[in-house]
Amino acid sequence: MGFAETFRALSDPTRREILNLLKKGPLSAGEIGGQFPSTGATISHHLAILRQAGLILDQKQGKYIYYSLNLSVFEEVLSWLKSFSKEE
Amino acid sequence: MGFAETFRALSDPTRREILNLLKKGPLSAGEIGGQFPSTGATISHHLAILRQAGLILDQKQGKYIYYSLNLSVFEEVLSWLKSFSKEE
DNA sequence: GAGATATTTTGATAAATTTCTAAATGTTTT
DNA sequence: AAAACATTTAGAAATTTATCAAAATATCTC
Repeated sequence: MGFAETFRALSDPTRREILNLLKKGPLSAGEIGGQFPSTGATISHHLAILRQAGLILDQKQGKYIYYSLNLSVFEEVLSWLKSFSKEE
Repeated sequence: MGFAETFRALSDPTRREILNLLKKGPLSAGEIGGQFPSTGATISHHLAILRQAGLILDQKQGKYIYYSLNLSVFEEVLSWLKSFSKEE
């Protein structure tokens, strides 16, 4: 639960695309998986990595699990990066 | 030369610490290596990854190679992240 | 409760990463 | 030009990662 985990999660293109999809709002694992050629198991694995990195949240609703962005962690990464570019 | 390479570079704690050291100004490979327990070869490898990711620049000066931050790439990553947190 | 659906977990394999030691390259100094 | 210094490159071992197929778990529907 540090920057290592978060940056590693962000380093995969499929995972970044998942985050992009979630910009529009929460989606179930199946809805996310439907957008990619990979198997459901693979997408589930990517979701687990994003969740462990703190980038997404999950909420079970009956048969489905809905995933959404966890903006607070994005803010933390943003702060870290800002300390480089300009002052602050 | 994409976000994948850059985020993967940022995922290593030693590499993030190298970037922190370079905040204060350019340093030679040896000066950087002196701050870590790893061998010079290992640090050289980390520097190569940071360079390939676009996060640092290198300038040869005689016997030494000086490394410095490449702020423009930090800005690009910052922009990508900003598209998540707030407006725009 | 049986069957269908949604998702994760397990087990396996191939590819990538980290780190080291040793060797190579290039530059300075004597 | 030889020796010393700074750094990288090559080769190898241990670890981690991405992916799939198959099995497991949980929930819904009939």
